[in-house]
Amino acid sequence: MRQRLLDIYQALFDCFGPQHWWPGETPLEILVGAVLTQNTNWSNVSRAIDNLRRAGLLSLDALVHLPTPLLAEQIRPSGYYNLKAVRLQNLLHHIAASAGSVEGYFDRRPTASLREELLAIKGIGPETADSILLYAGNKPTFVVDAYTHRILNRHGLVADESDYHELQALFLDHLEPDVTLFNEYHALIVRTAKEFCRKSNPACDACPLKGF
DNA sequence: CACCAGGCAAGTA
DNA sequence: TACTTGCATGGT
Repeated sequence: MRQRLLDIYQALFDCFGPQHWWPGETPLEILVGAVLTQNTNWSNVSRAIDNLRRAGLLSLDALVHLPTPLLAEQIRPSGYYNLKAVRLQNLLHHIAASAGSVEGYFDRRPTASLREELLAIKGIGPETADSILLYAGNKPTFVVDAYTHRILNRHGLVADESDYHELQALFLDHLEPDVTLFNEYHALIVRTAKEFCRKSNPACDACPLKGF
């Protein structure tokens, strides 16, 4: 299985090259994007983040203290804006209360305990937590998403009903914990899924994984 | 017009 | 426990 996963990675990397994810300049922006992109395409998220930047609200302090309805208004293009305003502030309250800065939050603590804390926040599920740990905190965890499931399922590596933990374990159990590898691997999966493996494109004819 | 997009939590039986 | 529903904008 290890070799299988490495072969897939190699094929994707050969086809697309390094992706340099996550789109976000700072750790704070990555947290904001991680919440806003829940079940939403990135172009809508990007509009919402642009609104926050223009309004001068891209700081931990500003976002924590902004009244929730005003935050909702700013992030409107990302969809589910009332829900996401609450979720984002839940997350940022936790960060601000446990550390002085987003960067400081990740220091000197085991990844597993950080993950448990994040999962205890209302609105932070496994994918959002792992995105935060990997892309904002540089912790070696694997981010699973709908694309990961679709691609591995179509190639017969996992069952239809496989859950998040099972998919994640597939990568964590067979690959060495490497932040750069996990970062690029997830990014490459999203890249190829968007291009070749949408729901509307089940054939995957030109897919770099054809034959796997 | 219908369907989809880098989820998650709460409600129901 | 196993399913269903609400959340909502913008692109195809």
